[in-house]
Amino acid sequence: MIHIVTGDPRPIFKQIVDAFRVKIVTGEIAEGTKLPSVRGLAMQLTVNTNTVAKAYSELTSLGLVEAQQGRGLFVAPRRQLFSDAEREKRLSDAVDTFVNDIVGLDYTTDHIIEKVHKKLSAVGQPISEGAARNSKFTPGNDSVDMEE
Amino acid sequence: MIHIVTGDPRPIFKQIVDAFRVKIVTGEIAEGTKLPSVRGLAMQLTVNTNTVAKAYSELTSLGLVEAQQGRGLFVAPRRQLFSDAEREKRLSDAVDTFVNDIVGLDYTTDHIIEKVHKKLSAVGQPISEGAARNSKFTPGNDSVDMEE
DNA sequence: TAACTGTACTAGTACACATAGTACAGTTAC
DNA sequence: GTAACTGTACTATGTGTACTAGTACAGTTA
Repeated sequence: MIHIVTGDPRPIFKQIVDAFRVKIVTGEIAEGTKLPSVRGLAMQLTVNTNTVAKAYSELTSLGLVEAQQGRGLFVAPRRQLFSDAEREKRLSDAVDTFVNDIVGLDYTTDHIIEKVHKKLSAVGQPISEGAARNSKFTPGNDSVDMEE
Repeated sequence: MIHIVTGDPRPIFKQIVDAFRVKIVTGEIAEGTKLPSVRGLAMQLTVNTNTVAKAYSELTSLGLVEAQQGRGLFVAPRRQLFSDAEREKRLSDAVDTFVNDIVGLDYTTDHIIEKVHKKLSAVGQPISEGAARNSKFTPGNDSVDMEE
């Protein structure tokens, strides 16, 4: 389920971080699930052990997963990760970057908005306040082994 | 008008490229306008001459500006820069990156869409097909000298 | 002719990324 | 107890990118 793309401008460890981050925050990987071991995932992705370890280290410092000494990494209980100011800044920065990337492509605002809307729906983003938090996924058969 | 931010993750030359790119495609800098010289801009931004030269080189290869030997760089006439497939891919990639960045921030889709909409309006993005191409700006007093 | 323009080199420094190998403390299953 | 597993923490090496610094050249302008 985790894939490394060589053409991707992001470094490998970042691709791993992003892949798990999206799966965790969307609920595709449930709280308490055990992540693949650093050595196992490294072998599967044919990357270095340290590269996976670095990704796991970042996921830990993000508060998305927690290590249990000698047992492995487990998806942490969901909690507020950022302050309101931090969340607002991150959203604002992301919007700036996005608009900066697409300006000059000669698309209409309507077309752009529609694309964003469609993508947000695809990842199970709640439409409005009070919507269900855990949008249900059908994760399919992961090639990465996970245990509850 | 061009500002370099040390905290910005983008390299300096990329910040320069992006700044001019946005100004050019939004029409804030008109076709035929002369850009500041590499040495002049380098001195003003207190960066190396080669850094500005690299940015100008990229703007040239993007087709946004054209060099006139011995005279300087001038904003090129507006034309279609990418194929439809290329444009579609760039939009799609940008949307993916954007959603990837904001997923998990616990904002509603409505709130996100509104932010994007507001930002698109701010840069003069046309709302729907057939809208005026040259949205008028009031550039204010640039600290960077430009000539027609 | 002097001062400007973009462009093209070489050389060196700094940093991020990835790989490779080793080591250690804790857990699990036999 | 032991072997095999877990995350973590080192050192060392190679590679690519970013940036700085300096020099040089052809063309334009006043």
